[in-house]
Amino acid sequence: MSDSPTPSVPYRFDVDSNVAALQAAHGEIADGHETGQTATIAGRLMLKRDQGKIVFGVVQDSTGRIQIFAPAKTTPDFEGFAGLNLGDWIGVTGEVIKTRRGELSIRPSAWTLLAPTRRPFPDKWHGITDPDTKYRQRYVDLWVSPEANDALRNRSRILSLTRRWLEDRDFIEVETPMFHHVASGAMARPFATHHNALDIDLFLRIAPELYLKRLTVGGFERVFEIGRVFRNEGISTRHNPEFTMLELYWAYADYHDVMELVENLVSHLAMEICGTTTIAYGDRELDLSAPWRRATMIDLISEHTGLELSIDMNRDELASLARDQGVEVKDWYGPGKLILEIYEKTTESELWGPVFVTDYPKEVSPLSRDHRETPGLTERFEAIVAGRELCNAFSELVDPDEQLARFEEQEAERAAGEAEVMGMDRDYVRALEYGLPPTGGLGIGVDRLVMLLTDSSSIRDVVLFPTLRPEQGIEVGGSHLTDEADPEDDAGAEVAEEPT
RNA sequence: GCGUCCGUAGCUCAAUCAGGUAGAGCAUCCGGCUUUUAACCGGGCGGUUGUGGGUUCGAUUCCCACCGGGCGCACCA
Repeated sequence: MSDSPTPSVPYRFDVDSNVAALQAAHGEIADGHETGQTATIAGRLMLKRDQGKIVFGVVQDSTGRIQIFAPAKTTPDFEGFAGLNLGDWIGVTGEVIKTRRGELSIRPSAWTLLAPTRRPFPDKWHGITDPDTKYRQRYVDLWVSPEANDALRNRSRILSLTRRWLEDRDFIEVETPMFHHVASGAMARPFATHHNALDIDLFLRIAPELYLKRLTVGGFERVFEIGRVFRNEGISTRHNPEFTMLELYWAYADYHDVMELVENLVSHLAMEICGTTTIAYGDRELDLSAPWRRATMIDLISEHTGLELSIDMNRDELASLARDQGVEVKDWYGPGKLILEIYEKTTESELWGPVFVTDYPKEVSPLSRDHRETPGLTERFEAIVAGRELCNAFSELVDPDEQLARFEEQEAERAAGEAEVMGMDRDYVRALEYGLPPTGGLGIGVDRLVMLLTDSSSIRDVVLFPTLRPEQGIEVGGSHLTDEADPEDDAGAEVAEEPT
C-alpha cells in the first residue's frame, strides 16, 4: 500500500459516453482512421504499456474496455499519465481514433485522476483465483473476473425482467415482515433475535408465505414478493444462509395454472438472458421451452424403480419397501413421508428436467390443498430443472379447520422427534376463517434460478457478498448486541447463541 | 456437524515427496524505447512460509492444536 497522501481529486466528473457506445459508433472504422469526434469517458486504468514517447493505456468502465493512445507530443501532463498506477480511476477526454494496428482508442486532449488506488491490483492476467479472496473482496473481483461480473449483473437483469413480467400480468409487489413471531411457512431452523424495547424474541423469516396469503384474504388478488429469507442451516455450493425467494399468490388459480406460469416465466427469462431456451448447464444441455413434462411423484418412482406405490398402501409394507431402497425409516414416518423418502432416495437425483413433479403426499405438505381426486395426496408440485429443485408450488389449502389440524400434526411430529417441522401460526388460521379464495401459490429460489441462467456451479457466484466467517486480522466492526455498556457481554463481534 | 484436501511477496505460482538460511512472473520504484496488445529490455524494493506449540544441530517441509477456505456427505430452496 502506498504511503503517499491521496492527491486532490474532483467532486464530480461529466462523462458524455461509455466504452460500449464508442465501440458501437466507431468500432468498424478503418485502421489508422481518425473520427474527428471527441468523447469523454471514465473508468479504471487496467493495463498500461509505456513505450517511452507513447503510452498505451486500457480503461475499463461498466460496459467494456477501450485503449487510450497517449503520445508525449499531444498528451497533457504526459509524465503524470505515464506515472498512473494500474487500478487508478481516471476520466479521459479525447478524439476517437483507430490505431494502425486496428485498436479503437481515445487520444487524450485532457485527462483527470478521479481516484488513485493505494493498493496494488491483482495480477492483470490471472486475476484472483482464491475463492475466499474473491468473495471477501468482491469490489476487486468485479474488476478482474469478467465471469463473476457478468453473472452478478445478469442477476440484476433477471430480477428486473421477472418484476416486469409479473407486473405485466397484474401482479403487484409487496413487502411483508422479516421479523416473525413464529418461524413458519417452511420447514427450517430460524435465526433468533431480540427486540429490546418490546422485550420479545423475534425470528428472521424462513418464508413470507403466510403473510402473503393473508394479503390474498385481504383482497390482493395477485401478489408477489421478492425478498431475502434466512435459514439457520449449513452452507454449501447450493446454500447461503440468507437467500432470495420469489413467492407469488394468484387468487382463483390452481396448481395447473401455476405450472403454466412457471414454464412461461422461466423460458421467457432464458430467452432474454441467454438468447435461447436451449441452454447449457455444466456439461449438459437443457431445453426450457414450454410446455414442460408433468408427472406424478408416484409415476416417476415407478419409472425409475419399477415399484408400484400407492398412498393407500399399508404403512409397514411401505416401510419395508423404503428400507429395501436404503431409507432410514423413523417411527413417526407415515405412508406419505415414506413415499417422499423413496422418491428422494431413488428418483429425484436421476431427474434432469425440466419436469414438474406433482401430487405430493399430504403428510409432507402442511400448506397444500387436498388433491381433488386422490385422498392422501395434495395438489402440490416441484419443478426439477438441471437436476435441482427450482420451485415449490401448490393449490393453497383454504380450509381453516384443516389447516389447524395440519399444524397440529406438525406439532405432534415435533414431539415425536422430527427436528424441522412447520410452526403453528394461529393468526394465519384466523385469517383463513375469514375466507381464502381458491389460490395458486409459488415459491422460486431466485439464487438457483440465477445459477441456472448464468451456468454457475456455486450459489456464491451469484450472491454479491456470500456469508463467510469473519476474516482474521482485519477490523470488520464491533458487536452491537447490547444497548447498554456491558463489558461482560460485549466481547468482539461474537453473536450470542441465545437472545438475552 | 463429519470426512478430506489446501493456506509461501499485493496478485499468480515454484521449492514440501526423500528437512539444510525461500525463488520466478506480474504489480510497485528507477532507467531505456514514437503504434503497443498480458508490450518489451536492464536494475531495485518486497516474506516472522495462516497462528501457536512440538521433534531436530537445523522446519515452508515432519507431528499436534487452533484459524480460514475448497470439495464430498448430511439438511434444505
